[in-house]
Amino acid sequence: MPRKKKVEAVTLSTEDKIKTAASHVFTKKGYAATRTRDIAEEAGINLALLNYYFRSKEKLFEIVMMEKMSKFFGVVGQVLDNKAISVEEKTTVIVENYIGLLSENPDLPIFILSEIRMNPAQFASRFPLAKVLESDFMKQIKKQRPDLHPIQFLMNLLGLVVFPFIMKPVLEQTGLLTEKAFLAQMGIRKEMIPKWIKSMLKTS
Amino acid sequence: MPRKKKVEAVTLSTEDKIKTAASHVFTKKGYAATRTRDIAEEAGINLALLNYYFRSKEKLFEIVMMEKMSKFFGVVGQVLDNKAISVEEKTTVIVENYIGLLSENPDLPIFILSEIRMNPAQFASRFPLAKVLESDFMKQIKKQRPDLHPIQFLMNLLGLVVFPFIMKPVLEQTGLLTEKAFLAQMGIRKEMIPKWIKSMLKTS
DNA sequence: GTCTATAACCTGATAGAC
DNA sequence: GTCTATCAGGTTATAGAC
Repeated sequence: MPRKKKVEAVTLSTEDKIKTAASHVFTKKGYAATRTRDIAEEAGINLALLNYYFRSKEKLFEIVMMEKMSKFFGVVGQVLDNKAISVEEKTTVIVENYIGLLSENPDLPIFILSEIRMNPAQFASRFPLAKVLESDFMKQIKKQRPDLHPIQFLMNLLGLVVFPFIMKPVLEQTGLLTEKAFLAQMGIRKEMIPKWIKSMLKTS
Repeated sequence: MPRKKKVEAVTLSTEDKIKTAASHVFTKKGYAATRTRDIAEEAGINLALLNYYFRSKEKLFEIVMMEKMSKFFGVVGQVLDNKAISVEEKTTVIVENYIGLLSENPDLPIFILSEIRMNPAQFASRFPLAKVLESDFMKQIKKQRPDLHPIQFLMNLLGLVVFPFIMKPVLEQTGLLTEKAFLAQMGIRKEMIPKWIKSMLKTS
């Protein structure tokens, strides 16, 4: 089987240059505030080429969006239903995977979050939340804490992991934390959150 | 002193009609995606009147934004530096005030967070985060847990309180929780979060 | 495939009548 | 104060040369 493309750091195909630029600009400004001219400029190509490759701003956005969503949700899929491991172990893996992913893609949450309000219906249909709620992970939690709706703990977990990345721009702009310091704190959270979740599961 | 205006629920002044409509539309769509025509239509007035009263889209947005920010940050100001009460008591008040406020203004977090990325610098200058970090509340936490950066607990608190409201549209769209059920869960969180925070402060 | 030029459309803001 | 009509500028998308 011959490789279709060589991965070359230096010479990116025009299509990929556009996609990369689109990812940057859409993430930074959101769909509405982004002008196709911005993307073309950042990609170092002409505006017409964008439409040549992707037909329209909307189609290009769709593609970028899909990739971001896959990244965001792909990182936990296998873990949730692994019946061999305990709640604690699942939590540890989920937290590590998420903080790892978000540390390398810090603007992922803000991007996804912003697009929720643009089109909550469309977003909901792609967000496999029902699957999460039916997962072994949630069943284990429900067994451990039948007195509380399991969604409470899902909110806790996601809030503890994701919210810091939403605050990140504020923390850095106010000069309270440099990017490096922020990432260091996230490293600490990797260890602390599973412990915190465990203690919350025991709190009544 | 005579009252400048009577508060009449039925007959809202044109200016207030526009401001109310602007608040709705800006909150739902964000600044960039909002068209002044949308606001005018929702206010039931003409597009020209919007400029007559507020000069421009941007000035109108500024006003709406300021009011939202005051709401969002005003609710905790007095509590943070009240040296007479314990961490636990402060936490309880903050959680109650915030969940109360957000239950009545559920889209406040998404609105504010979405505008952070539009203009992080401007936002940071209005966000009194440094004051929060220097508050008695944070000092108490630092005393209790000198091994961890106090911002970790600020992230925890805000994440636990605010994040559910960010997830709200998804939860409702996927049919997992009705608006009523969501608010009921938030009522439960009012009681649980202070307990959870307390247990987290003890976890090492 | 890539460019320049331009069409077609949309949006914020204003002029001027009432 | 409120309206209709319109302007001025900017944005997406395409036509057509190379």
